[in-house]
Amino acid sequence: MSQETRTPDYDPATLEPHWQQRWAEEGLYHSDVESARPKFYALTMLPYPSGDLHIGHWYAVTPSDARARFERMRGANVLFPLGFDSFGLPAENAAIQRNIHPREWTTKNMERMRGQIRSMGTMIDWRREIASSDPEYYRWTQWLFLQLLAGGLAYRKHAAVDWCPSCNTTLAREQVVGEDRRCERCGTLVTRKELEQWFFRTTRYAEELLDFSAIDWPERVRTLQTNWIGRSEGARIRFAPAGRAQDTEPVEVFTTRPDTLWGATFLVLAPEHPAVAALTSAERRDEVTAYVEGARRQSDVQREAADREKTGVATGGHVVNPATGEQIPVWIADYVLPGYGTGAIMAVPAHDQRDFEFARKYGLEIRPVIRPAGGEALAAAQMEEAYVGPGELADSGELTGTPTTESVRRTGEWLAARGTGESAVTYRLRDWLVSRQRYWGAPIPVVHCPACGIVPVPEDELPVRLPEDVEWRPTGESPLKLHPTWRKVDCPRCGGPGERDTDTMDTFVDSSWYHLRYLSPHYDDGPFDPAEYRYWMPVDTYTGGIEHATMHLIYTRFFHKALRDLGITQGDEPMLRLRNQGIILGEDSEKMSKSRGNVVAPDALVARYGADTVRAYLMFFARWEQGAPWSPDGIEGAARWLRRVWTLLLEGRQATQDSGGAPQAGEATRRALRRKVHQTIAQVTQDFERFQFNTVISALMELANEMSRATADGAAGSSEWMEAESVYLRLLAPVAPHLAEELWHRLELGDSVHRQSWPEADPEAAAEDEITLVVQVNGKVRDRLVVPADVSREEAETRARASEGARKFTEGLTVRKVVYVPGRLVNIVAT
RNA sequence: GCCGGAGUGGCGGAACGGUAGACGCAGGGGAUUUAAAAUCCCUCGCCGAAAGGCAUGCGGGUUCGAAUCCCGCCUCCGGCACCA
Repeated sequence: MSQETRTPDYDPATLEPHWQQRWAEEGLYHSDVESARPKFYALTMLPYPSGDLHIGHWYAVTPSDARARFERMRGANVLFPLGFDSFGLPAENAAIQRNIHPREWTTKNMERMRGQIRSMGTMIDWRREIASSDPEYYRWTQWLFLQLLAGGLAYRKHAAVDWCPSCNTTLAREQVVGEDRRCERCGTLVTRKELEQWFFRTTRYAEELLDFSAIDWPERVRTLQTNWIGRSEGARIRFAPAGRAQDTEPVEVFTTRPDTLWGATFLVLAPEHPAVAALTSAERRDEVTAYVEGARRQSDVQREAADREKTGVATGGHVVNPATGEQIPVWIADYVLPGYGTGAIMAVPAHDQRDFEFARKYGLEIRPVIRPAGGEALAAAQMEEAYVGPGELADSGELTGTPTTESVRRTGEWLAARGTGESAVTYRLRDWLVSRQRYWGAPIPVVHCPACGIVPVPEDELPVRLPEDVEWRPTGESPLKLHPTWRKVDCPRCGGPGERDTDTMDTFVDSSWYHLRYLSPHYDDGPFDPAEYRYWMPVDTYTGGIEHATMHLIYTRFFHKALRDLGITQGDEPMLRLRNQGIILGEDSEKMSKSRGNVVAPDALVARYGADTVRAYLMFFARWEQGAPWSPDGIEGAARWLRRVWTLLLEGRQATQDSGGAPQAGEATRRALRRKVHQTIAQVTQDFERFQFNTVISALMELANEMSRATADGAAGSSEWMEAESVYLRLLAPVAPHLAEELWHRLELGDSVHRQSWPEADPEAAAEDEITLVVQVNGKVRDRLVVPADVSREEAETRARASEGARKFTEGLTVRKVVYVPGRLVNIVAT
C-alpha cells in the first residue's frame, strides 16, 4: 500500500483551549466605543452563581453568542458582556448549611462558573464583567435607590405584606405564585405580616408599561405583562352616608359597570375598609367586630378561594344611591378585597354573579336594570343567575333605553355632570415591595433618626457596606439588626444618634440596571459613563428565559422609565428586541433536577464532543424559543457533521493542491456548487436575523452535503471550490468558532476568521437555471417537468397540458381555466 | 372561568397561500474491517402488487390550490383568577 497523506483527526480537546487562549491574548473580543462603526448591544440575562453550570445556561448563552458573532461579522461593533447576579438567598441558604460565609460561597461559585463559561468559546468581553455583590456595584444600586427616594418613587409604608416563613423575609407580590400562594423561590406557603416596608412606585408607570409600541417583544411576554398589570376601565362613584353617619366622608366605589347604578341595592366594604367603624351602628358593633377579626385571622388562601360560599354581615349603616336617591344598606364581606380598586363596591345583584349569590343568601333586593337584547324584561324572582349580557338600560331614570354599547360612557357623563363620580381606570399592578429581611443583599442606604426621620446616607459615604462579621442565620429579623454595632450611626443631618436601615434590597433591584453597569464597570463618578451610554444604549437584542416575564422584565422597564424621569437615562425603553429561549427538559421530559437525577452536565459533553459540537447541537436540536426534552443520541449527528466538515475541507485542500488549479469537474457541477453556496448565504443570514438557529444549522449541513458531492465530481481546485471553502468557514464561525478558526488557519486563508466580514449572497449566482415545473390538475400534482427557469408562460402551459400526467387526468374533461405560477406550477382546472 | 401559545412521520423538526415531511436522530439493508468503533452507500409517512389513494388534532368554509387564511370544536402547555 502506498503511503497516503493522512488527514489529521479533528481533536477539539486540544484546538479549543488553544484558540480560547489565543483570542484572549489578542483581545479579539474587546469592544470599545468606536464612533465610526455602528454599535450593537447584544445582552443575555446574567446568571445566578449557583455553583454548577447547567445545560440550560449553555442553551441561553451559546446561541445568543452565535447571534452576537453574526452581527459582529456583519460589520457592527458588538458588545456582548456577562456578569453575575451574585446577591440573593441561595448563597445565604447554602452558607447556613455549610457554615461558610455567603461571600466565600459566591466567590467560589463565580470562579468555577467563569471557567465553565470560558469553555463555551464565547465572544464575551470579560473586561466588563460585573458582580452585583461587589461593593463597587452595589454602591450604585444604593445610589439609584436614593435617586428614586429623592424623586418620590421610593417610599415607606406600613402594610400587610407577603411573608415567606421559610426564607424568613418579605416577598414582592410577583414572587408569590400559584393558586395556593407559594414562595416563588422555595415553594413554602406564604403568610401575611404587618410591617413597615420600602416600596417603589411601579403603579405610577402602569399605563406606560402597557405600551409596547416602541419595542419588538414576543406576543407571549406582552400578554403576560398586560394581564399582570390588569387595566380595568370604569368609574368611581361616591355614595353619601345617610342617617347618623351623614356627616362623614362619602364612600367611594370603583366599578366597571357604572351603567348598572340604578340596580345597586346595597354597598359592600372590605372588612379592612376605614369607613367600617363610622358606618357601623351600635347594635351591630359586636357582630361586625367579630367578622373583621375573623377575616384578619384567615389566610389569604382561604379568603381568596373563589369557590367558597360568600359570607358577610350588615353594618346597620346606610348610604344614598346617587341615581335613585334611595337609602341602601352597607354590608361588609371578605369577598371584597382591600387592595383592589377602592376596597368598596356597589352591589348590583341582578347583573353581577357574586353580588347575586350574596343577595340571595342574605335576602337582599335584586333589581334588574338591563333589558336583555331582543328579550323580555327580567323579573327578579325568576332569575337563577345574574344577567351580564347585552341589552338596554331599564328603570334607569333618564338613561332608560340606552343600549349597553354606550351605556357605560353615558353614565360616566351623567355622573360627572352631577359631581358624584367620574370615569376612572384601575390596575391590578401593585407597587413593588423591595425590602428584604436578609443579609446577602445591598443594604438600604438610609438612616432612621428620632429627630429628623428618614435621612438618606450622603452620596460620598456610599457604599453602605455589608459587615462581614455577622450572624447571617435568618431569624425573621434582618441579620443586620442583630449586629452589635453596625446599625448605630450618627444622623447625617443633625449628628444625633441614629440607626441604619437594617433591611437589604430585593435582588431584582440589582438586576434592573446591570445592563448599564456593563457599559463602564469601574466608573467612579456615576452608575455608568454617559459617553458609553450614549454610544451603546439601548440594548439591541435581549435574550433569556420567559420565566421573568412578570418580574425582571417588568422591573427593568419600570426602572428605566423611572431613571429617565429622574434625568439619569434617556429613551423610553431599555431593550428593543427580546427573544426567549425555551427550557431543556430531562430525557424523561421532566424538569431537570438533582433529585430526579436527570440533569445533563455540559462539562461531560464538552469533554466528549468539544464545545463546538455542543453549541451546534443546542442550536439545532429544537426550536430555540420552544426548547425540548434532552436527547442524548441527537448530539452524535452534530458531532458527525463537524467531523465531516473537517475532513471535507482538509481533503478538499489536498485535492486542490493535487489538481494544480485544473479542476476535473465540468462547468455544470461548478455552477451548481456556486448556486448552493449563495443560496446558503441568503438562508443562513435570514435565519440568524430571525433567531431561527435550527435552520441555520440545517442549511450549513446541506451545503456540506453539496460540497461533498462536488469534490467527488472533481470540483476541488476550481475558483468555485475556493469560494465555497471561504464562505463555509465564515458562515460556520458564529456556530463553531474554534473549528472554523482552526480550518481557516490550516487552509491559510488569512488572519482570524472572526475578523472576516460576513459573506454576501449574489442573487444572480443563487438563481436556478432549471426548475421543476409542477403540473396540477384541479389542484392535485399529476406530473413534474424540468424546464428552463426563464420559461415563458405560453411555453409552460403548452408543455404542462401536453404532459403525460395532465393528459391522463384531463381526458374527457373540458379545461375551464389554467393557473400559472411562474417558477412553480401550472394548475389545469377541468370539469 | 378569562387571556396567551402550541398540535405535521417512531422522535426533534422544515415548508413567501403553490411539489408536505428539508436537515438530523432512531430504524432497515449493504460496503469496508479478523472483529468492533469510526467512515461510506442505499432505504425509510400510511394503505396498495401496481395504477393510484389517504395523510399536517377534529368538523365546516374561502380559494384554481390550505399545514398556512376564516368560523366552530377537541387536547396539551403557560399565565391570571371573588379584580368589582
